[in-house]
Amino acid sequence: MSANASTNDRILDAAERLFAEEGFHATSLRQITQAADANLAAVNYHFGSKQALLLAVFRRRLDALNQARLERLDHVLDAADPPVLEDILKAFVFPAMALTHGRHHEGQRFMRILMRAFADQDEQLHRALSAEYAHVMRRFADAIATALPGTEPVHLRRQLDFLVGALTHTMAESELEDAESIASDLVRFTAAGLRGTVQPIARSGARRAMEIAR
Amino acid sequence: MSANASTNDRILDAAERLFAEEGFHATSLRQITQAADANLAAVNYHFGSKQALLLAVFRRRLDALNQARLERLDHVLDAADPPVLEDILKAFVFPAMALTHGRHHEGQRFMRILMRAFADQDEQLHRALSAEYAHVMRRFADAIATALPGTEPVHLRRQLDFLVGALTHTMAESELEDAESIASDLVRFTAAGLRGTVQPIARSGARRAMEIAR
DNA sequence: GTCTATACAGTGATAGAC
DNA sequence: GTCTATCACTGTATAGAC
Repeated sequence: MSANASTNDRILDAAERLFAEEGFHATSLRQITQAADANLAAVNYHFGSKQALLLAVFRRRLDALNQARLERLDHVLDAADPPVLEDILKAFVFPAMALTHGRHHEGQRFMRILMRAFADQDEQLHRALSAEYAHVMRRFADAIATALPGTEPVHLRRQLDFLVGALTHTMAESELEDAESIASDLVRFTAAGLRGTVQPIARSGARRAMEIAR
Repeated sequence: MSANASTNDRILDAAERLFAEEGFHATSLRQITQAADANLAAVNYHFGSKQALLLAVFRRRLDALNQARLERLDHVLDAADPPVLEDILKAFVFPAMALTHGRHHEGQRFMRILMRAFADQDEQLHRALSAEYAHVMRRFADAIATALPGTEPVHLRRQLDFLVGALTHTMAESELEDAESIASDLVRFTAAGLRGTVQPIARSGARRAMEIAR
C-alpha cells in the first residue's frame, strides 16, 4: 500500500512509525528516508526540515481528530437544548481515546508522540498547533457555557486546559488496556469539577433575565 | 558563587540554566562545559551521559519539591482529623507553583524543562522519576482517601493522575502572571471532581464497620 | 518539479595520555 | 581526576541530473 503512495506520503508514514517507535530525536532522517525508499534530501525538499516533518505528521492526525470531535459535538448540540454536559465532554475525550485504540496500531503509537512532543521541543511546533486548533477549543468552551449557564469564561478556558492536560497525560501514561473505563472516569471527573466550580457572573441584567426565563 | 562550587555543581548549574533557556537538545555539551568552566569530557566523567545529566538536574529540583510537599502534607494531617480535602490538594499543588515563581528565576525556567522532558525523550528518564517519587503519590492518595472515606483506590490513583496532568500542563502553558489564581482554580476544580465522583466501595464488612465507627 | 549525490559544520561519546 | 584527540554520526544545504 505504501509502495504505490507518493514519496511525500511514504515519508510521512515512515516518519510517524519511527517517531513513535524510537522517539523523535532518536530517529534520524537517514532511517526515515531509507524506510520510505527515498533519498535523504527528499525530506528537506518536501517538508523543509525535520521539525517541519514532525509538524506535518501531527497535522495529519490532529485534523482528523478535531474534525471527529466537532462532528460529534454537533450531534450533541442537535440532540438536546440545553445540551448535556457529559455528552459535550465525551465528544472531546472519546475521539482522542479512539484514536489511540483504533484497530490500526498506528493510532496508539501516534498518541505517544503527541504527548511527548506536545510539551517537548521547540516552542514553535507547540504554538503552531495550539493556534491551529484554537477554534475547536472555543467551540467546546461555548458549548459548555451553554450547558452550564452562569460560567465565567476565563475560568472555563482554564478548566478546559485542565482537561487537556489530564487527557494527554493519561493517554500517554496509561497502559491502554482499560482505556474506555479511564475515559469515562475522566468525563465524570471533569463534569463534577466543572459543576462544582461554576463561578456565577456578577448579577447583571442578562443573568437575571436568564433566571427569569428558566 | 558558582565560581567556588565544585565542577560537579558548576556543571549542574550551567546545564539547568541552558536546558531551560535553549531546550535540552538545542544545548550542546560544549556550551555547558564552557559555561561551567570545565572540560568537555567532564560531563561524561561525572554524569555518564547527557541524558544522565538531565536526570541529575531534575532530581535536584524534584527532591526539594517533593520534600516540601510532604512536609506541608504532614502539617495538614496534624491540623485536622479527618483532614480537609482542599488542604491536601494545596499541599500538592502550591509547592509546585512556588517552585516556578520563587524569587529565583531559575525555578520558573526549571518547570518548563520539567514539563517538556516529562513527556519527551527516552522512556527511561520518565520511568526512573515516576518510580522515584511513587511514594509521594501514594502518601497523597492515602491522605485523600482519609478525607473522602469510601473512595475506591483504583479510581483515586487515576484521579491523581488527572491532577498531575492538569498541573504540569497548566504550569508549562500559563503565562505565569496569575499563577496563584490558577493554582486556586485547580485545587477547587480537583476537589469538586473528587467529591463528585466518589465511588463508594461495594458494601462490605469493612465499609459497614466504618460507618458505624463514625 | 522531483530527485540525487555529495559536502559541511557540529554533535555526543570514548580511549588513552598525563 | 582531568584533558586532548578522535570517532562515527547527525541535520542541513546545494549543485546538478532527470
